[in-house]
This record gives sequence, structure tokens and C-alpha cells, in this order.
Amino acid sequence: MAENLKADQKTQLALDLGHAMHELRMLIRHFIQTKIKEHNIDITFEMLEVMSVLWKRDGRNQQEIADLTLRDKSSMTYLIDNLVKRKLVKRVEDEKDRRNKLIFLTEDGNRVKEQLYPWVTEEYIKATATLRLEDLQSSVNVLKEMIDNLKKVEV
Amino acid sequence: MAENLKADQKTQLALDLGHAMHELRMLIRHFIQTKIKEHNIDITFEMLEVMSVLWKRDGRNQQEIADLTLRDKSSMTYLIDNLVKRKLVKRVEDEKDRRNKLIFLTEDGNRVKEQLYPWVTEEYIKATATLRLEDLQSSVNVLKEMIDNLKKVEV
DNA sequence: TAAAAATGGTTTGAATTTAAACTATTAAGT
DNA sequence: ACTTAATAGTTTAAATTCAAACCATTTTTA
Repeated sequence: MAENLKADQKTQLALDLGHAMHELRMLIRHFIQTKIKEHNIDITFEMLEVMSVLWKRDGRNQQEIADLTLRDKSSMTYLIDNLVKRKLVKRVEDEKDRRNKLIFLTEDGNRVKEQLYPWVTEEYIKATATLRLEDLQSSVNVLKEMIDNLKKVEV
Repeated sequence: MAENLKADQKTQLALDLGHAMHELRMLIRHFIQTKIKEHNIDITFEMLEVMSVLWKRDGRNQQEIADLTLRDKSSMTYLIDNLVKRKLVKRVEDEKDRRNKLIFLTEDGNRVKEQLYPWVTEEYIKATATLRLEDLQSSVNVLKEMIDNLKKVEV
């Protein structure tokens, strides 16, 4: 009985956690979208997530970017198409493995980093201003443990 | 300097947290979708999120459901349309305030709860199996504090 | 080495999303 | 009461999502 009660409490907490996670993500998305709109920049939050991965290192293939941004590879085809149209990235066929299309930033793509990147982190800085590093770290650990638990079970 | 370093670390942790949050949500979504598909049920994860809110209490208006499920009210029009088509809910105009459309579960809508609701919690139980209640609680607190910080700033 | 399996990308189709403009209704302020 | 503001819902348009089926290209394996 005591065990069941505890399990219920944990489930409820996990549901709360899920809701809070989603809310947090939507808040940040909304903030970034507003910033982008205010400055009349022709890019979406989703494209920005792809750009963020490339700013760290470009020349990745589409599947790799899809994995990093937690998207289906077919969404990635579409998103990269849109970024190519806006001349922010270019596709280059991999000579060593012709299945791969490597994605590189253009000059424009590098340039917008200076403008957009600060906004991406600004919100996170605000969000964590009142928090202690250790508490943040342990929250990350908790979420990662939950992810591990789910992945283990699925095998 | 030490302060800057700490801020950078916190930002990085917050980014990690954001990523973990999203990954967790996608894992759970994928699990539920698979379950639904296996049992040939004509419903989507998004519709299920709406149903979850109604199982707690129905007779809410669309805006209220939109707020609870963190969606735009126009998405809600669409989702409710699809749930009405499947005869899982019905729209009833509020007599006291004719702007409101109150959403009620049908018999079918109540019936599928027995089948679907356990799946919604099953994943959360698995995810949190190895975790302590206190750690889960403090993670929820951290996320809620982040949400508060963002909402405060936006005013 | 030939067949089978795995991998990367695209296409397709249906569902969903947001933002913005819009209508209808109610509430508030003067 | 009258005008204005706020609220609920719908519509529209464009972007995005996932899943599944599909091609092309490697890699594995028998």
C-alpha cells in the first residue's frame, strides 16, 4: 500500500514534470519567435535550432542533424530545403559516401549567428538567474536518468 | 570573471536541460503512438492530451483546454473538430455565456479512458522507477522556478 | 562475389501547429 | 445607454510534424 501510494505520487510528479518541461519549451520558443519577428528576420525557431547545431560544427549530414534536434529525417529534408532557399546553408554531396549530403553554413549563415545566437542563450540566462548550479545539474541528471530508463525498457 | 564562467556553465546546463526535456517528451510521445497503432485505435497523441484534461473534469471551454494543454486556441478548434468526428466528445453552447462552447465526453469518450489512460501513466512509472521522490520533486521545483523567472521578465 | 541488410535522403499524405485577421458576444467605462 | 475593450471561437495560410513507402548507395554476410 505504502509502495503504491509512493508510485502514484511519483507518477503525478512525473506528469507535472512533463507539463513543466513543455511549458518551458513553449515559453522560450515564443520569446525567440517574437524577437525574430521584431527584427523582421526571415527564419523560424525550428530553422534556428538547425542553425544552432551547425554553428557548433558544420559539414554534418542530415540524419546527424535530425538526431541532434530530435526530429524525423523527413522533417530535416524540408527544413534544410527552406534554409537553402534563404541561402543560409548549402548541401554538398559527400564524395566518400554518396548517400550523405553534408550541410555547410554559407557566409550569410555565419553572419546571422552574431545576431541570433545571443537571443538563444539570453532566455536561458534569465530562466536560470535565481538558480544554483548544483540544483540545475541535479535536474539535468534526473531527466537524463528518466531518458535512460525509457530507452532501456524499449529494447 | 568567476561570475561569467558560472553564468556560462549555467547556460550550458540550461541548454542541456532543454534538450533533455524535449527528448523525454518525444520518447513518451513515440511510445504512446506505437501503443495506439498496435491496437488500431483511431486517435492521436495530441487528441489524447485533450482527452486527459477532460477525464479529470469535462464541461470546460476550448480556451481552458488550450491553456492546459499549452496550445493555441486555433489548434483546439481543429483538435476538437477531430474528436467530435470520432464521437469522443461533444460541443455544447454555454447558455450563460454564448461565446463559450463547453466540451463534454461522450459515452465512447469515457469508455476509451479505461484502455488509454493506463498507457499514459505507464511510461511515467517506468521513467521514474529508479528515482527518489525527493529528487523528482526538486526537479519539478527547478523547472517551475525557471518558468516563473521567464514569466516575470516578460511583463 | 552475390544476396541481404542497413543507411541516408526524398516523397507523400494526413495531422497539427502558430500567428493573424476575423466574427460574435459579453463586460467595462463613461 | 453607448462606446470601447476584452474574450471565445473560427478561418486562413504557411510551416512543420511524423510515419511509411520508396530509391540509391554502402556494408554485411553467406
